[in-house]
Formats: sequence, C-alpha cells, structure tokens
Amino acid sequence: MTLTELRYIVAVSQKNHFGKAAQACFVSQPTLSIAIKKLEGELGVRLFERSSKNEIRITEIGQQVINQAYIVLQEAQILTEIAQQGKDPLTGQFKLGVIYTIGPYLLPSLIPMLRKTAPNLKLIIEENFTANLFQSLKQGALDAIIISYPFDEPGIETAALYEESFIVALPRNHEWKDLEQIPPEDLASQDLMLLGAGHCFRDQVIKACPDCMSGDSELTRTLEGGSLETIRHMVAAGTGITVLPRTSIPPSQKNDSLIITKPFTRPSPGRTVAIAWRKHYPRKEAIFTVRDTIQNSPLDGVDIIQSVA
Amino acid sequence: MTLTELRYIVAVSQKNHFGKAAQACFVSQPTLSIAIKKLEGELGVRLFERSSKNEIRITEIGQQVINQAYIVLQEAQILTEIAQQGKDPLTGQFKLGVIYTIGPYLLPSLIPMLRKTAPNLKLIIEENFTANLFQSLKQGALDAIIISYPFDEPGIETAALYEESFIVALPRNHEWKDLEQIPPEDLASQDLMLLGAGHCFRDQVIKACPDCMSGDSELTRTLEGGSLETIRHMVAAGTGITVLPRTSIPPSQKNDSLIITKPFTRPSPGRTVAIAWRKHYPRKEAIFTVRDTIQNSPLDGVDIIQSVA
DNA sequence: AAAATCTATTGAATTATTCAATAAGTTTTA
DNA sequence: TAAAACTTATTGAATAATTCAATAGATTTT
Repeated sequence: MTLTELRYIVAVSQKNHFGKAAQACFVSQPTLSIAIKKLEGELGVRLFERSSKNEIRITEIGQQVINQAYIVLQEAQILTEIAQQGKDPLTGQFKLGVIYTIGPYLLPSLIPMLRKTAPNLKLIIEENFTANLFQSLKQGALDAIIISYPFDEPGIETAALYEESFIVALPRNHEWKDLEQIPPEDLASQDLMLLGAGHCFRDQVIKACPDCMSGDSELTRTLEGGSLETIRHMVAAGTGITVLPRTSIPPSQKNDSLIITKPFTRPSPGRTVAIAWRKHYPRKEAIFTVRDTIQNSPLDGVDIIQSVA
Repeated sequence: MTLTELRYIVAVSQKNHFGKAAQACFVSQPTLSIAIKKLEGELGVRLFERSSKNEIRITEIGQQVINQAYIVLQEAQILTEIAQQGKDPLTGQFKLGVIYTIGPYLLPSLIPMLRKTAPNLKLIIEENFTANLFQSLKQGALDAIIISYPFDEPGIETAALYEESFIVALPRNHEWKDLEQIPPEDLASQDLMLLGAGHCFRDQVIKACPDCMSGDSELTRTLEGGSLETIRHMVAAGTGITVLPRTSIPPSQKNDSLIITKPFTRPSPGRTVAIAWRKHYPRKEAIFTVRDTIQNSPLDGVDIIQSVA
C-alpha cells in the first residue's frame, strides 16, 4: 500500500470515473487503473465495481476503505504541515546553558534582544557549572552552552564571543583606594574572596594571580555555594577584596558606592567567553543567531571577537 | 513521502541506530540512510542528528514528525484491517430484492437457512415489482433480485433457481371440485381474480390461459393493490376462482380447507424463478451462496434447476 | 452495424529502489 | 600516536517499479 494508491482511490470515489480521476491525479488512466488493481490485490478486496459504460460503483467494503484512506491521507498531510512549521531553524525550543558567572550579566540584555531577532525561538535557560553544562550538551539535553575558554572537547565546536578583563573590587576605604591599577601579584597579600570549586572563574583568577591563595586559611576566602553577588556584598561590608569579571560590574555603580573597582596592570588578566555546540547539531542557524545577538548586545567594556563565519 | 520512509524513521527512533533500524526493516543500511535523507530533503527539516560514534539524536521537530508518523502508520494499519474484515464475500450487507409473489413463500425458509450457511451476511430484503427491483439493481441499491423469467436485460446476469407450476384454486363447493385437472382454456368461462398490473404473475397467467380476461368487466376480476393472500381469502369466500403459483400453497392446507387446488392439464403452465445480478458485481460468491441456499430450501413441489456453475 | 465511451492490457522507456563494497568521519583501544 | 572498531554516507551496478502511448476488449448508444 502506498499513499499514492490511496490518493488514487479517493480520486476515483470523488470522480466516479477512472479517466477523470487519473486526470485529477496528473497520471494516465492505465497508471491509475493498474495502481488500483494492485491495491485491490494487496488488500484482497474489490473496491470498485467497474461497468464498461456508465459510472463506477463503490463496493460496501470499498467505501469503508476509502473513508479510512481519507484519514490516512489527512494525517500524512498533518505530518508535512508539522515539518513545514518546523522548517524555520529559529522556531521551537532552544535550550541554552550558561555558566553561573556569565548568566546574570549576559541574559538580561540577551533575552530581550533575542525576542526581537528570533521572536519564535522559545529560549530555555539553564545555569550551571561548565562541567555539568558540557555533560548536558553532549547528551543532547542542551542545544548550546555559553562558557569560558579554555574549552576543547571532541565532537564539540565553539565560537568566541567576547573578551572581558578581570577587575579588582575593593571596599571604599581600602588601602588601595587611590591606586590607578593593581598588579596581579599584589593580591597574594590580601584577604581575597573567591567562588567555590567548580566555578571556572575561580580557577582563572587563581591562575592569573600567582600565590593569591597561599596565605591564610582558605576557609575564610572561598565561598562554597556562593555567587558573585554574595561576594560583592561582602566586599561592600569590608570583609575583604575580590576579583570580578568586567561584565558583572554595572556602569552606574562603578565607583560611587561602597565598592571601588580597579583595573589590573596591563596586560590585564581576563577571559574569553564562547558559545559551544555539538559538531553535528542540525540547527546551526539558531546558534549563529544567538552568537550574533550576543555580539550586538550592549555589554559594557568588553572586546567583541568578530566571528570568522 | 512514502509509508516506507515513515516506517524507517520510526525504526530509527526506536533503535537509535541506523544500522539496527535497517536490520529491523529488513533492508540494508544504505537503503535506509538514503530513504531518510530523501524524506528529510522533502520535508525540509533534519529529523536526526547523526554523530559518527555514539547514538543518534532525534531533533525536536524530528520527534514531532515521528509522533505523527506513528499516527499515519497506525491509520494505514487500520485500513488493512478494515479490508481484512471485508475480505470474506459472505460478510457485510447483502441487499436482496424479491417480487411480491415469491417473497412471502420463499423468504420464510430462505432466511433461516442463510443464517446457517452465511451467518455474517446481513440480509436486507426489499419486496417490490419486477420493474422497480430492476431499477434498484441497475443503480446499485440492490445486490441481487429474485424474479421470474422472462428477464433479459443488458449488463445483468441471471441464474434459474426453480420451476413451479401454476395451480387453480377453487372454492370447496365449486363445480370443478371433482375434476382431476383443469385445461387452461376453460378459465375463460370463470370469474377469475388476478393481481393488479405490475405483477408479472398476472401477465403470466393471462398468457397461459387464453381469453381468460375477455369475459365480464375487468374491475371485478383485478385486485389492484391486492396480494395473493387477499385473493386466496376471496376464493375461500366463494367470490371466484384464481390461479396461484405452486409455492404459495401450504402443504397442510392443500385440499382440506375452504379452498380446493387443482393442477392444470399437462403440460402445466408455470414460471421459472431466477436470481439476477449486475454482470460486474464483485461479490459473486455471495450471490451463488444465496442461489445454492434457495435450491436447498424445502420448497414443496418445485423443480430445482441445477446450476451449470 | 457503427460510433462512442469506458476500463484493461501490452510493451517499451524511464525512474526508483536496492544492495555490496567502500569511503569518510569519530571514538576507543593498544 | 597509530591502529582498531564502529557508524553513517557515497558509489555504482543490478533489479524492480512506475509510467505512458497505443491498443484491445467490452458495453451502450446511435
């Protein structure tokens, strides 16, 4: 049985005439006759009673079969319509993972912009550590993830989005409050508060500032389960200093609050933020749209990395 | 799109593996791969995300398409099941037309017998004149009709069922009550009561008994709208005599009631009862079953005409 | 009897389908 | 790092299916 054969019998039932039905199906009359004969043979029932002159008559069982043929064809039509609707890669769900130290600062500007550039894309966000996001990406639970370099995994492709420098955040009355720039090595002498293990940002800061974690007890310096916002409040309270990524510092709050921010001495340590996806992911256009939208976002003080396309 | 292609994508979604899916579909892996590629091209969407190692991933739109493919295939399966059920020609409705002068005498024995020989045949009976039955047969409203010869119409085939002689019915005190046989010509001198125009039996009796209608006013002899049973009661009441077909005379009531029946002189006039159907009617087995069942019916005093088959 | 009107059949050309062999791309193993 | 293992894609030849023009066969109408 083929869908074409079903179309033929429906046409005959509508036209009551093999020749006219063939015409309606854009095939010759023998083609249609043979196809119907084949279907009748396969089903084991006569669907039509042919009389040479006069019209075709539909048998009782033929009518039942034709009624069901309508249903089959209609469901097949619905299938093509479903596919048609899904043709646009910017339609449907898009599950995006973002690491904790980027999400809160990138998403507020990204999401409204994506609603404009891809209004039919139903964005679903997950914030997590790089390792967990990567697992979800590999398993197909996420379509793309936004992470920080270095990130190189087999079967995964990435595109750099932007570079942001690291910034030192001090209480307003800190001894360094009048310095222009901070040398990374100097952090070793301070009460530096960092995020817990799992945050790649923690590792990047440690790598950028040699010996910063070799001083007092680590317990007072690492905030397991905390966020950058928690640390920012602790800096404001004078508990210590910290290092923040550039995008986490709101422009308005730059130097006129309880917190003072200072750049590192050049070349400033920083990180490259990138988007990653499975090599064979079939909706690359959606990825590229997200990438382009991020690169057009009003992120303060970052260096956009032009994609090579 | 073909049903085969839908079966392939369903198989891949179940096996998560092109090779295993191909095996389950009893085709080679390239066959399945190419078919799916063709379907994806036609629909304009990627249904699967292939990665060389590891498993297949179903895209979001692919899952929707596969869900719909299940529905299409299921409806197609229902279609074959419908056909399967209708395969038996002795299943379903069978619309049988019978003329007025046969129905009341044939059907009481035919219907119970057909319930045994063809228990799934839903018999639908229509009693009418030959002309009306023929029209319905030609138009397809009836599957077969039981009539009396002569009956020869283009596109219609017939099979003789049995021959029955005509019998004279007299009031018990009629002057002929002691005769053995009645010559047909003698009826011209009697008050002969006949059915109205349209009944072929009327015409057959008139043809068999020359001049029988040339006597008194026809109004008193023709019962428009009457039945053989009406006439029988009028014979019993002494209103006149009549001619009846042999099958209309119940064995028990043969000569011990208000009515006496007498055969004609040999060769007795009579009629041949036949079944007729459209030449291209596709369920000939049903017709033949009805024919054979009638010929095995306990009809009293008729000559069964063996079918040549 | 001829014309008209259907569906069925035939036979040749075209088009699809199928499979074995193999390529190409990944991941795992040694 | 290279080889082995595994998976899907591609190729090319053989087979099968489909298609159509022409025509046959059957029936009804003229």
